[in-house]
Order: sequence, then C-alpha cells, then structure tokens
Amino acid sequence: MKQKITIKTIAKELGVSTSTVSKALRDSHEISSDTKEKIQAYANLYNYKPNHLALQLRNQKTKVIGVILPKIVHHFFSTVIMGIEEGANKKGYNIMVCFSNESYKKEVETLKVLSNGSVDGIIVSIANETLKNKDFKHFTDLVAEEIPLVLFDRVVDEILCDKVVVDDVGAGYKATKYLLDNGAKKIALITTPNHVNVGALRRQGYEKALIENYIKTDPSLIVEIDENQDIKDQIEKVFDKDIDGVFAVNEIYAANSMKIAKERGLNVPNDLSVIGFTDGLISEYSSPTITTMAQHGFTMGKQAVELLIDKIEKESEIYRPKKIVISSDLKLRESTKPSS
Amino acid sequence: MKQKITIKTIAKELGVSTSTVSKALRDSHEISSDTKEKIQAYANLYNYKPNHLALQLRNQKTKVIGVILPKIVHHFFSTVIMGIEEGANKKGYNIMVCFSNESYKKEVETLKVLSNGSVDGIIVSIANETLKNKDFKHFTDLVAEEIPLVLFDRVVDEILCDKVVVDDVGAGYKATKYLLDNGAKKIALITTPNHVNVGALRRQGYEKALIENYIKTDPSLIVEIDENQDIKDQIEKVFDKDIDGVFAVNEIYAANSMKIAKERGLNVPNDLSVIGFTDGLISEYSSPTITTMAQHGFTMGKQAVELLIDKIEKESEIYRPKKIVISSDLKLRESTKPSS
DNA sequence: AAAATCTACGAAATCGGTTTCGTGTTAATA
DNA sequence: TATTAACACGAAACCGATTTCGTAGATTTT
Repeated sequence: MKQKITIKTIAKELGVSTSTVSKALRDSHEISSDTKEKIQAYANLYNYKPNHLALQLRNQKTKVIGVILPKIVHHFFSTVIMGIEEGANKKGYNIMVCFSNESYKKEVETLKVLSNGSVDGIIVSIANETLKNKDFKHFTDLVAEEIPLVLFDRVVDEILCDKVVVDDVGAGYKATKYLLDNGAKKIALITTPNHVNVGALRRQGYEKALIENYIKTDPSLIVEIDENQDIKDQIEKVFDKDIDGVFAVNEIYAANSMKIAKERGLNVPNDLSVIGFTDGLISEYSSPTITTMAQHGFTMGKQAVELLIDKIEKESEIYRPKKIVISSDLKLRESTKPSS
Repeated sequence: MKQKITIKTIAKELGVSTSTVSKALRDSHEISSDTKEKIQAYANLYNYKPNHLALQLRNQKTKVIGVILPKIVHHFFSTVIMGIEEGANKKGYNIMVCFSNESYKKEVETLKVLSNGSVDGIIVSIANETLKNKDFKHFTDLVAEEIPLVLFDRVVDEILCDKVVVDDVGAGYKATKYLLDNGAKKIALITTPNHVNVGALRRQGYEKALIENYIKTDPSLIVEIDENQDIKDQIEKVFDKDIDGVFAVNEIYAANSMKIAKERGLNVPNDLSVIGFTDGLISEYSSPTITTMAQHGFTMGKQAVELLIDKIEKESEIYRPKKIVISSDLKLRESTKPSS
C-alpha cells in the first residue's frame, strides 16, 4: 500500500508541531484561523484521513461489533444481519461477521479472536453443536471478562447476558391453533432435535394447543430432523399417518413437506394444510405459497444491536440482563384454508 | 469493560520491564528459562491476551478484509460471503461485512470508512445505482491510494483492479441454446436494465444463440425489470406473446414467470420451458423445480479473497490486474424438457 | 590478570493519533 | 510602567505492543 499521509507528514511539511496539526484538524480554538486554514487546506489537498487504528488504540474502542452466526444461507439470518448492520451504522458502528457453521470448535475459536480487542461487543446465535454439547464456558468466560454480549434466537439461560428471542412457544401455539381451528385433526410437527431450544419451545406451543383442544399428542406425528441425513426421507414416513396438517419449524422443512404432498397427490390446502416458519423467499415463491410464522429477523437484529450498544456505551450503570421477546405473526397464504 | 491485563501490568507485578515480558511471551532466546516460565505462568493464570489493536498499529496491518455487498437477502451473495469467509479464515483474516443496499451514497460512505485503515483490502460488488450513475471516482481513488481492491460479479472496466466474474455471455448463450435445442422458438428474456452489466452480458449471450439459429431478436420478447415496480406485473405482458421459453437472469424473475405460467394454465415444461440464474433455494424448492445456471458463488468468493490476499501480501511485485472468469453450468431440473 | 565474549535484561524508539500542561509573545488592565 | 490575561503553539505523555541497541555482570579465552 502507498505510504499514507499522516499528521507527522503534515507537521513537517508545514513546519509546525503534530499537536498543532491535530488541534487544527479538530478545529480547536487554541489554533489561529490562519494556521487552521493552512493546515486544513493541506490535509484536504492530500486527502488526509486519520488512521483509525491509532484512534482505536487511544480511545480503547473500535466502534466495531462482532457478529457470529451459525450460517447465512438462510433467509432468517440474512435479515437479522441486515437489521444489525442498519442499527449499528446508525450509531456509527461497523460489523464484523463470522460464521460458526454450526460447529462448536469454530465458535470457540471465533469468539477468542473477536474478544482480543478487535470489537467492542459481540452478538451471537449459538451453534447447534454447542447447544448439543451444553458446553458454554467460552460464553461465560466472555461474560466474566465483561465483554458486552447479546444472544439472539438460539439462547440459553446459563449465559447471563442480554437476549433477544422470538416468542417460540406462542408462535408454535398460534400456528397449531390456526390449523386446529380450521378443521385439522392430525397435525404433524416437523421440528429439530430437542437440544435446539427454539425447536423444543415451538414444540411446547404445539402441544399446548393440542391439549387445549383435548387432543393427545401423538409422538409418531412428530419428526425430529437430523440435518446430516436427507431431510425429505425423514419427513416421508409421517405422511403414511394420514395427516391433515403440517407445522414445520422452518421454511425448508415446510417446502419439503409440500413437495411430498404433491408427489402423493394431496391437494394443499384442501387435503392438507401447511404452516412454516421464517418468512423467506421459499414461502413466498413456492406454489402454492406457504402460510408461515413471520419471524421479524430484521427487528431482532436491530433490537439486539441496540441492546449491545447500550451496554457498550453505558458501562457505569448497574446491569441487569434484559430479555426482549419479539412476537411473531402468522402470515396467511395459500397453503392453509382461509380463516373460518 | 473490565480492565484488561496488559504487558505493563505483568511487568509491574513481576518486577521486570515490558521488553522482558514481551520477549518472554514470544519465547525469545534472550530471556532465561526461569524468567520465561515465571512470566508465562503469570500470563496464563490471568488469561493475558495481546491487544489486537496495538499489534495492528505496530504492524500496520489489520488482518481484516472489508466486504461491500449490494444486498444480502439473495442466495448468490450469501454463498459468496461464505466463500470469502472461508478463504479469509484459512489465511488468518477476518471479514468486515457492509451493505450498500444498492445505493451510490451508502457505497461511497462505506468505502470511505473502510479505507481509513480499518482493513487491509476490500472486496466489492458494485451497487446498481452506481452502475447507473457511472460514477466510479470512489473506486478509482481507492486504486490510486493503492488499497488492494477486488471486484466481483458486478464489475466495470473503468476500475483497474483484480476482478472475478462469471462468464455471463457464455452463460446466457448456454441457457438460450439449450432452450432452442429442445424446440423452443419464441424465448422471452427477463433481464435487468442494461446498465446492470451482468444483465447486459447475459443478453448478449441470448442474442448470440438466437443469431446462430437464424432467429431475429424480437425486442418485444425482452423485459427489462425495474425493481422499483411490481416485478410480476412487468413480466405479465410478455406472456401475451405466445412464448414457449423463458430465460430469466435471476431466481426471482424465474419464479415470477413460473407463477404467471401456472395462473395462465400453461404447463411447465410442456407448454413453456423456464431457465433461471443463481442456483438458490427458490429454484430448488419451487414446483416444478427450476432449471438454472449455477453461479458458483462460493467459488467466486473464495477466488476473490485469494486474489486479494495475494495482492495484500506480495506488494512488492509488479502488478498487472487479473480477471478470473468462472464458467457457470446449467443445472437441469424439471422446468425444462429433458435434453434431446 | 587482562581482554574478549556471553548472558540476560532494560531503555527508548516506534506505530499515529490526542491531550495536558507549559511557555514565549503580545495585548489589555491596574 | 508593571502586572495580568489572552493567545498560539510546542513538548511530552499516553494507548499496548515490538524491537533495536546498549550494558552490567558473569564467564571464558589468551
């Protein structure tokens, strides 16, 4: 890279001290307008930009927020990033994005790298493998170091920090209840293994709705997807059960269910109603379009980053971990019968 | 944040100088093993981590790569990010992700922020508005400052830097030729306005294939989508032309076309064949599934970041801008007739 | 015993800024 | 005229590391 112009260069060229240059550029009253003009003109001419690193070192802050996501090729996480980025920019922060790829090891490493002073705070959605391990030491260490941390979506109680979550139980309940209210009797639940807490919570909502309608939960209607195996194959078997409704905890599972239905000659929504989760492009463009619980990723991201920046900038105050719950709404489309 | 432990702290506690501590931690031969052990033990005990900012300032490099994307809720860009992140991590770099949101102004600002020393190099896909403006001063300035820059996908010749692109002309040609070879006669092209160069190039490929088959290009079969208006409405009118093939330059346009076909009772692929671009989730999960030009975003991202890091780390060498062209393949699915 | 060589460490410069404090010069006040 | 205040600027410390160079003291060589 070309030698950058620094305050020192300007000082030497103009025969003044670096302090004078610094003050002039910050428009200090200590400097005469003559000198100021001269220095500012020179700086402009040579396109002087203060070195960010030097400022960061001096101010002990980076104005950067670290974000660790399990993955990104997922509409929900994409929208969350957008929200984080917008919220951060608004407050003069930039974001550094990393991926754990659902791996515990990569999560630990990434967290270590980010916590060496590269960022002022970190936003994380926990990797699946970590949730399974239940090993959260890397997070509790972070909290002990008092590095501002906000968890979103995939969170655990063991870690004492701010959190932003969707009302997963409520969402599962709403979705299931909608299906029941519109005549479904045998509703399949396509969910994650139970260690993924969002899956577990949505399941609670599902069961709650069933109980309220005096229906016994039938374990054979519940499919826990193992993402290392073929998703469609795993869903396939529940279709032998003569189901009339499907509640899937994400878009992909919902889309797979639709495909199976079509292959089996089932008409959606007449023979089978389907509700997904995450209002992404698949739901919008599949045919029929898929009714889904909109997760408001953008809002979550924005709320998360606002919590974090608050924490970063108001360190002095006594701190009580906050939890923001974002409710999700049912977005009605063609894969369910119109509300009766 | 809690007061971090620094070299100075250790030095004071152990009654040695900071130089000694620094050397001991880097296992220098200048330090006696006794002292080394003592210092290393202390550092370990108190979980000392060298301050990244200080190192960056000293080494004049950040080990961070800036990435500016037009948007992210788009399968192609998501996969590119993945590729960039993986390639960067492999070489010990992190990535800082920003979005221009297709806005010229935001692109300029973001570029300015990133070029103040926060990153060692920058990867960009140009915003639509900038392509329309044809104002690339912010990029040429960057090049003049000799800040390593790599453009991908949406690139322009005016900017002298490394580039990674897909073979858009070839891809447009391949797609169109496939449709023609399988009996299509009237092929609609759903594309972007001409200032988006990828759209223009894919159109060239389309026209080339037509010419080779002695078919005159019919402008009324070409739809240039204005993203500020309803996409489906704009595509709608070309369906009045009795077309038997559609080549769409991205997933969204393809999905919209499929939907219109379905509404008009056209059977895909029998009455109408559809080919899209970007092998994303929509193409995979729509029904019928959509034949598409796979863009290999992951590869592009990886290649881009490798070019960039090369440039960053081998500054001395004489530099000749390189252009990597990644060919894209047709991924056959259900929206086209099987190859004859 | 004197000279040369190691060994093990510290002082100080450096990266690029900001900021506190001190000071010489001039202008205003007593 | 002597004192004080205002003005305009510079020296130096600081942020947290690394690294060059210098050196006191011990050890080896002649």
